[in-house]
Amino acid sequence: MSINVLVVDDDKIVRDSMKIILSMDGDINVVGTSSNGDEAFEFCRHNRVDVALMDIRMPVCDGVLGTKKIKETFPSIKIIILTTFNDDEYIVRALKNGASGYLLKNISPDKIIKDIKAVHSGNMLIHSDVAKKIGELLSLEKKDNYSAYNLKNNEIKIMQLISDGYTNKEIAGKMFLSEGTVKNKISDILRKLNLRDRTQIAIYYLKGGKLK
Amino acid sequence: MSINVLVVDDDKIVRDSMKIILSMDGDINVVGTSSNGDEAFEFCRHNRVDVALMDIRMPVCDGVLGTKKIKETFPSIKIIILTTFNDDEYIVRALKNGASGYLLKNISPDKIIKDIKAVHSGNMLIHSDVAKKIGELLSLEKKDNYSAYNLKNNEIKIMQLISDGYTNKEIAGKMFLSEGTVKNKISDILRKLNLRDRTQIAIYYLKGGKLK
DNA sequence: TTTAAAGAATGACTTAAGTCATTTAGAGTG
DNA sequence: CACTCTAAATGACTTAAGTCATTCTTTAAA
Repeated sequence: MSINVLVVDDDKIVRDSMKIILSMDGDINVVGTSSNGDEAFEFCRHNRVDVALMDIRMPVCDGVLGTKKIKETFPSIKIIILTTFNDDEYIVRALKNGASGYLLKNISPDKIIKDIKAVHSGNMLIHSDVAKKIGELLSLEKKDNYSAYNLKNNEIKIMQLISDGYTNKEIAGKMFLSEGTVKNKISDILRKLNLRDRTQIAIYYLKGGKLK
Repeated sequence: MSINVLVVDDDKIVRDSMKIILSMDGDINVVGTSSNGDEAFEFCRHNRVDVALMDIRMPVCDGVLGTKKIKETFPSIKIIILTTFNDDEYIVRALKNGASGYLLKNISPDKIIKDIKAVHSGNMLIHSDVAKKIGELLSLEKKDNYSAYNLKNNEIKIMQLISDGYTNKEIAGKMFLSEGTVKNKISDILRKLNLRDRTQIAIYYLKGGKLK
């Protein structure tokens, strides 16, 4: 029971070399190659594919969209996104669409083979560089970010409470301060972060301390 | 160059059986066992550990906290969270703390061994069931949720703009409405969602339409 | 035609938010 | 002791937010 692999990349050299590399392993059977997401989807409709190795930047139909199409119709096909880029946007979108792996191209042949097998056995596999990004995307390192704006613990506490939806009076009650002091502190926060009002503070905070 | 593995679980039976299972593989060397996160941290300070298999629910110091402690002092040690539970809260917290893998306990011995090797080689590995959760956490079908409250497209659009930090006047300009109308519509939204003010709307929206 | 129903607008009103100058009190430093 | 820094508070003020009753359409239904 070998693993049927489809290679999807707009670059013919990559397609061919990938095919050669993967064919070195007895368990892997490269059943075809496609040059964009649409072709890959068509191929899947007419052939049995277990794992698709998918480039992300391709003309006509990119890897994200290709993943979506294939996954919608053939949820059992595992998709590994394979790219030279390390782009936040792509990671999230591809994972949302059901990609099972996210590997960088500069990886050794035997590692790719191992990874294909891991994904085929049902796991989700993410390259360590990419994994770091995901950690960040799951909102991380808030404190470092805040300290860059010289925010005090007190002020961060107020940001949290604003982001929980409390009024100034409620915040004052919880922190044993007067309402006026809370207002003043909010003014300080707004100045430091260059924001306009409490709603923007909540947005800023909930998005993990990243502006814009 | 075998992989030095530490098994962390409060249940002695799990510890022992895991040790036996892992020792069947020539590349894996179980160097020790601990019964909670603190013990594991202490063990890491005195022994060379490559990979720690960590249960999540343990007395004294649970797996999430254990991961944090170990990762802070020994970032090169890979940690695999191993649990019978499939809990959103834990997943995110453990990943934030730097866990490299998240596996469910009902997994075959040879698969655990494979996974340990995959993690040791630098990848992040997530069990497919857990991966689904992450996908949900990253995306979240907002629209279904909103329709439950009879929100109109217009009102959802206003929610979006509030959550981008705009004032009523700016929203009015973007939607070609008067400021008064925007105010009225916000009152409608607040009534439907049982919220108090625009900040709570933004919080509600940014958290994916989940109240509480 | 009458009658609703829904979208947008207006004006008057109340209140929470945010700004700012100023004051007070404690803690540390020279 | 005088000096400085900081945290907290106050009061007066401006403005954005939110509520509500009412009006004016337009569209659709009876």
